[in-house]
Amino acid sequence: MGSADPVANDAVPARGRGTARDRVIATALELFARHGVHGTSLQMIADRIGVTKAAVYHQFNSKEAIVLAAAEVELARFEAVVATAEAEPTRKRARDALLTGMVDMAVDQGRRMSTILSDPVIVDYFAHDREFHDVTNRLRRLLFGDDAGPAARVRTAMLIATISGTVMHPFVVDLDDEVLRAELLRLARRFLGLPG
Amino acid sequence: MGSADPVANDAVPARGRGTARDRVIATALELFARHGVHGTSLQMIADRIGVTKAAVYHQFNSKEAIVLAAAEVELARFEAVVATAEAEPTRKRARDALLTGMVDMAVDQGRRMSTILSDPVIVDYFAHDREFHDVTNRLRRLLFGDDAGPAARVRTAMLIATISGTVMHPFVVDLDDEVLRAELLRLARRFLGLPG
DNA sequence: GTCTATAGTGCGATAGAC
DNA sequence: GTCTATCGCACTATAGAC
Repeated sequence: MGSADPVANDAVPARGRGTARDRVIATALELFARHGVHGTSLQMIADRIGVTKAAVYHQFNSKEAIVLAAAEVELARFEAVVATAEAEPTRKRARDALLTGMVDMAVDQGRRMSTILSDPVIVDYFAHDREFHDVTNRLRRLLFGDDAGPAARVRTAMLIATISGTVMHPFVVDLDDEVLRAELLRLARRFLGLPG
Repeated sequence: MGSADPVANDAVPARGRGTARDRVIATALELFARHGVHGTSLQMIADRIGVTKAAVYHQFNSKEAIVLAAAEVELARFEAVVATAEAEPTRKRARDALLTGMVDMAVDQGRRMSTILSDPVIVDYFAHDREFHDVTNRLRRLLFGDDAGPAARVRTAMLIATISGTVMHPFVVDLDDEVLRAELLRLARRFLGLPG
């Protein structure tokens, strides 16, 4: 992957910290979430950072390179949550850490993670990405152990879809973050047949 | 709404039946699902039907008009499932019909419904659409009765997100439709605390 | 690292013939 | 209802000065 830690830059509103490269990625993620990948032009990214298109091209040779870098950042966030959960001593605590981490990520980032994960361009990229499948498989293993059958896979996909998809539903946009977080966590637990 | 029943045309592969207008909508839905709204050009729609852009413009004055018509078709499908469930005599059977209908719609249409429901353009449109909120509220009422609190709303959004989001996850694309359908239905029931 | 300027392409949309 | 032809515009991408 990249040179520095790709997870570090969090919701920096364009002009703030980080290298020029990080600023492009952070801004791109923001705009991809709001307008989709195809709906976001290099001009929009450049304008929001406050530079010209050519300056952006100095960091990335093409729009696709930006898309890939942005997708990798999202994947790294996802991987970090899974890795944290895997470090827990017991299986019960691991599952708890996993659910909490995923819900937090979804709620804190608002529609960002979710919309990007459902963008056709990103989905196509992830569908053939080995690392994405690896991370998803590690998540599956945390939840269902060595069971790699269809049922476990559907359930894994459902959990991801539920958590990331719920926060972007129009029906829920005016709710308080804490209410959303608590309810999401409660139902994710029930979903897995856990107490709570 | 439109002149004819917007739910009638189902997965017609472009050249088949229906009026010229219906062919445009069906083709647009297909392409919107695969490439997103912004990623779909009028040229792509015209090419797939086998006509020119100008012929498409004879049916719709703008691309936005096509997007709106396509969104209305999707909403009508959704509404039809809710209406069928509402016609059931008991609440238990209504909920059963609702879940079955939603799962069938998601699995049968593949990624179509799901991707369109998560497209930024369509989401923005639905977020301010009274009819969409009405249908979602009817769904909520079927599931949770008169409880219109935050918890019921989060759960309603979660159910929609779960069913429509799962089928488009890369982790699940190679599974048999029947396996996916059965597992989806089972977990949706557990999700609502129903037996099954 | 950032700028101006521009090439080349494809877009949405319109005019007018058949 | 479909066609050809075209306009004006925004886009990705490149070249070269500072």
